[in-house]
Order: sequence, then C-alpha cells, then structure tokens
Amino acid sequence: MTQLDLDARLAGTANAVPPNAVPANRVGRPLDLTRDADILDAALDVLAEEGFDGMTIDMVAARAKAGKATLYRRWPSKTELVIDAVACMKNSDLNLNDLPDTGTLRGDFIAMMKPAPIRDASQKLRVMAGLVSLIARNPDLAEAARAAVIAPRAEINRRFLQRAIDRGELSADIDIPLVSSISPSMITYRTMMLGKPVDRDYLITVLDKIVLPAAGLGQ
Amino acid sequence: MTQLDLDARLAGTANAVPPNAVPANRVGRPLDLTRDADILDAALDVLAEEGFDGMTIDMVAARAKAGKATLYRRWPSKTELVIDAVACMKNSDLNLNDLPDTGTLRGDFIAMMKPAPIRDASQKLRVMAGLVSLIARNPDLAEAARAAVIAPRAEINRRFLQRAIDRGELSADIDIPLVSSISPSMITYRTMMLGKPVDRDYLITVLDKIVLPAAGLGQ
DNA sequence: AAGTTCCGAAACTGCTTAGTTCCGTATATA
DNA sequence: TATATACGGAACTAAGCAGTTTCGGAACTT
Repeated sequence: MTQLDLDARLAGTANAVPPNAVPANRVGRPLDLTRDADILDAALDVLAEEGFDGMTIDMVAARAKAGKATLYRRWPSKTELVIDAVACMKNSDLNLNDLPDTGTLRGDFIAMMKPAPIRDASQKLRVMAGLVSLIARNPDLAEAARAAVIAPRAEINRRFLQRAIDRGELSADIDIPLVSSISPSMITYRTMMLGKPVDRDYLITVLDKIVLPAAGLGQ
Repeated sequence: MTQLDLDARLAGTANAVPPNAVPANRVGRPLDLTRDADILDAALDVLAEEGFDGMTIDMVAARAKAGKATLYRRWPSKTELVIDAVACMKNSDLNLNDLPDTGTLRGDFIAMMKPAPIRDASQKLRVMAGLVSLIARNPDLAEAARAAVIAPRAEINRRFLQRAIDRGELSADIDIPLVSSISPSMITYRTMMLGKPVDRDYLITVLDKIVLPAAGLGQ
C-alpha cells in the first residue's frame, strides 16, 4: 500500500491536488514522505473501527506513531485527512488491465472471489459504513468515497458484462449499470444492515440465483 | 403517529420496557403524555437530517418546542432516546394483516409502490443512514433499527413470495430470504452509496429485471 | 388554598476533542 | 559549523455538547 500510495501521489492520480506536493529545493530537514502513507493507513484503520465521528486525531497519530503536529503540517483538517485517506484506498485495487478472463461470465465472477479481494472489499465496506452519515452532507467526501470504493467495483462488473456481450454469451440489450450494481448492493446490505458476514458461499449464491438470472442466464 | 405510538407504548409492544410507564395515581401535575410522541418525532427528523453524531439534544428539544429537562425526565440519555425513536418507527408501517392481494406476485409488489409508502421508506432509510456507523458498535441500537426498518420490509416481501408459492405461481424451492432481500438491498445501495433518488420507475425496473427473474419468473 | 409535580427556558458544569504552540532532538543545506 | 526545517511528544486553547440545576409559572390532588 505504501508504495502504491506514493506512486499515485507522485503521478498525481490520487487527488486533483496532491496533499503534499514535493516542495521546491530548500534548506532544512525535508519532509519524510514515508510518513504520509503510514498516517493515511492509520486513519483508514481507525475509520473502519470507530467511524468518522468516533475517530479522533489523537487515535490516528498514536496508531501511526506520529505527533499531531505532523498530521496538521500535512493536512489542514480532520475532514481533509479523511478525504485523502479514502481517496488512497482506490490504489489498493486490482488493476483493471489485468482482470481475469476465463471465457465465461460466471467464471470471471468466480475468479474474483479470492480471500484477499474479499478481505480488501470488507475493509473498504467498514470504512464506508463509518462515512455513510456524512456522505449525504459532504459532497467532497461523497465524491472521494464513490471514486475509491463504489466506482472500481462497479467498473469491474461492467467490463465482465461487456465482454460477455461481445463474445455473444449475453444479449446486448441487458441493463449493464443495473446488473453491475446487484452484487455490490447485496453485499453492502448484508454487511451494513443485517450485520452478517459475506463469505464465498454467499457470493456464489448471489451470483447464481440473482446476477446470472438477471443477465438472462437461467441455470 | 401519535396515536399509534401511544397505543404501542400502552400495549408495551414498542419496547420491552416502555420509557414512561403510566404512573400510579399520585398528586401533582401529571406527565403530559402527548409530549413523548412530539419529542420522538423531532428526534427522527433531526436524526434523518444530521445523523446520530450531528444530532444534539438541544436541536431535538427546540424542534419539539420542549425543554431539555423534559427530555431527560423521560429518557436517561441521548442514546436511549434514539433507540426509542427508532423503535417507534416500526408502528408507522402498513399493517401486515391488510397487505394488498392482487393475485399475482408482480401485482402485489406494484401495489406497494404508492407515493406514501415510498416517502415513508425513504425517511426510514435516511434515519438508518445516520445510524449505520453506530450499528456496528451498539447492539441495542442495531436490534432496534433492524426490528423497525429492516424486518418489516423483508417480512412483507416474504409473505408475497410465500403466497405466490402457495397459489402455485412460484416454485417451492426458491430462496425466500435471499429474494426478499433483493429490493431492500438495491434501494439501500442506490440511496446511501450512489446518492441517487429511488422512484417508482426504478422500483419497477428492479422488480422486472432482477426480483422476478430471481424468483423464476422470466419475462 | 396548600402542597406537589409538571412545563419550557436558560444558566451552568464537566468532559471531550479539533486545532495550536512549544520543546528537545534529528536531519538536511550552505 | 551555522541555519533552517522536520520530527515525536506534550501542554495548551477554544468550542461544542451531554447532562444537571434552577426558575417562574401552570396543572393537578386533597
């Protein structure tokens, strides 16, 4: 995550305005850039455990073994730090360019159900849960959360569906955005509303009994 | 809501321990029982607008035109007040005993898509959004929220599906809990995660393209 | 009428936390 | 070596808020 995050920052992809542009050459001790990633990771951990309002700057600083001053030297406020932390989750995702390609829609979806991606998605969902009540009132945060958590997952599903259409497995007139949102919806609801775990069996059930039928592939 | 709430309190169904049992005959000015409902309604409004952490006791008192002391005379803490307010949402629901019965599964679901129930569900969802981050850490609140918001909706869907099975419209081996959770999941995700409105057209799309196919009723 | 309890309003207390400042130390430039 | 800036840590400031108390007045019982 550290390396990914750093690369993204240097490439300027994580945020329109990187939180700490590498400064012009000047005298004095330089900013320790590795602290950024530690702090952002700590913020995500605390966010997932406590939610936005339960999270305090002291908790984040303590978990990152940093001083509060170090945090405020890099981000102007708690909200900005969180927006940045959420935006950086984006980079931990699988690359869209090397998605599995098994030849069938079902195979592609199943290939995504590895322990690591499931754990990763679960962490993102916990972070999202801690932000939901703010999202309705903070457009910047909403934007960051959607770009980091919602959009990548939907995009993967969209690509799988489009490929299935292209190879003739699926009818071309299915509602791609709608079908793409089925499994994220089911997973989110089961986690946030029902408080039940999402495991591989559940994912396969959703796939076979809901997603594939909606795509026109009755079993 | 006032009358329903009062009835529920007297019947003891809203909570295991009603917040303010009607007291034994005694001297002095009696508790004005109508204040309870006003305060709970105000709490729900503020909750929907601000979320749990954004909601302050002063806001609730002001909106209910009550004094803070009146609130604390009836509930021991902010959390207890919210749990009670959420529990009382349960009573605003359609009675399970006079659900529409149109003779087809699709007809039954469509019959539920009236403006009033949609608005009611939307309000409940906004309240839920303000509680999500707490639900993971407060079992009492989670229980109240599920009983008031999640369970009634799922129960309606379950009954529609069971009736469809009973009349032979549906195969008996469908996964009722799973299919019941489809539309709540899609609605929750669209509202909380995507921030898009849920209107009648969307509900019908979900019904025709996802729920009915999953129930084995391809169009 | 006397005594009791409720009401809304407002002042008050105590704690938490976002954000700031300062310190001794570490790491860079010139 | 002199200067400048970052670091972690801790003390500090200011504001917001949960919960309490007090007050004048209203509503009830006896």
